[in-house]
Amino acid sequence: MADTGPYIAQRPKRADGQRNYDAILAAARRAFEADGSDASLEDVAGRAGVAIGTLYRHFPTRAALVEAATRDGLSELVALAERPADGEDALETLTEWMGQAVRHFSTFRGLVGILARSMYDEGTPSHAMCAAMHRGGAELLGAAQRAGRVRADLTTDELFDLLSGAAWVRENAGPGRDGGPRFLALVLEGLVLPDGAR
Amino acid sequence: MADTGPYIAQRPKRADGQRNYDAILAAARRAFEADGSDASLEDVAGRAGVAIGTLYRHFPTRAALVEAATRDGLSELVALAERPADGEDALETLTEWMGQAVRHFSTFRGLVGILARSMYDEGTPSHAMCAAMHRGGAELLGAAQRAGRVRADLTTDELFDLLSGAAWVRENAGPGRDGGPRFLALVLEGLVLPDGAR
DNA sequence: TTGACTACCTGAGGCATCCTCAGGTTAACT
DNA sequence: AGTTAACCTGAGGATGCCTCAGGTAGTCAA
Repeated sequence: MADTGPYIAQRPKRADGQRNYDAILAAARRAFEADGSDASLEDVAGRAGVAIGTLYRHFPTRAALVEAATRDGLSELVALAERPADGEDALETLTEWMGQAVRHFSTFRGLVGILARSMYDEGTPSHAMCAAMHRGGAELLGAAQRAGRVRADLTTDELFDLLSGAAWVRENAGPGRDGGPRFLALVLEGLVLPDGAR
Repeated sequence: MADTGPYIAQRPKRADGQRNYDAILAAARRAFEADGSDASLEDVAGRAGVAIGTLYRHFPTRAALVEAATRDGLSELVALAERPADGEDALETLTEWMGQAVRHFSTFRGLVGILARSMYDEGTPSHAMCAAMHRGGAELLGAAQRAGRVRADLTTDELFDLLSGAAWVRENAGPGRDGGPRFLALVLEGLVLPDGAR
């Protein structure tokens, strides 16, 4: 799937530009994975076989590069929230989605922080995606609440706080440990209501 | 209370040295509070009225400076865990301590990350303090578990994961929001057992 | 009080990274 | 083939990290 740029595919312009765009993005993904969101952009440019100015031409900001590097994964997460599942399996759908969210939020070190900031700061490259995730999460949470399987007083903002916390723990888990899933399981046991309540 | 240096008061040496040490520490606290743990050390030195080399003389590493800047607060937290409270109010003691821990962990932006890394990485300036906190937390958790008020399968490591997550959320809460306390409350409701179980 | 001794301080400087911009290059279209 | 402008390059100013050679001054003993 050729990624053509932010929001609207309006940059099928010069072939060399597209090629460099793709190369930079691939290099950035590798660098972020290895060194976190504060990886050296000059290093990224070097690995992409491109001068530093070219990188800044395509991605005027580090945040823009992060946004582009995570767009596919996060939009996948948004799509996953779109299949509405009221009724019987609303809780299962929600919990499965939460697991996916935590995984995506901790794609590389530093991402959760960027997303958390983008969530409430419009004018950030990732804000649109965050807003979409917020809507999707609200949908799933509402369904599970209507089904009587999740405590009714839980806000969507609070849900994302929990997801962010879990993702951060996963990012920063000590060597050998993997705090994410267990964290989420513990949290969930405090949110879920017994099945009989319905 | 004059802070005389790491671990053992073995540096009541020259008066100017002590004076600069204190000035740097005060400036660092202010800078960390304002800009997070990655504040400019050259700026800190400037605000302390000292050359950059002097800062590095007293604190060879940014981590050492962070350790010194947080030592008082964290040792207070450790002391708070030392008063053993078995029996009736074990749960209350634990929850109160957890609230204090979250507050101290989020003294400034970036601290939780440093502490989380120090927890399992000996050779870090903050490791000793982290180990002490780990022991204290284990004590309080054990008491609450023996009193039958907290689920028995919760590890001390997991407790600290939850505390770290809450602290991170508090650090990164959106403007106006204060996710920490609510986060902790939600988590606790998943950990606590009904009183009747005793 | 004076004379070491040495802990202490200074700040230039090498290195990394960020980000900009003036000028050269070339893909694409006529 | 000629024209246009999108694209690329890389030098360079700014900031921050950290080190080190050389100068300064607190302290103590005589």
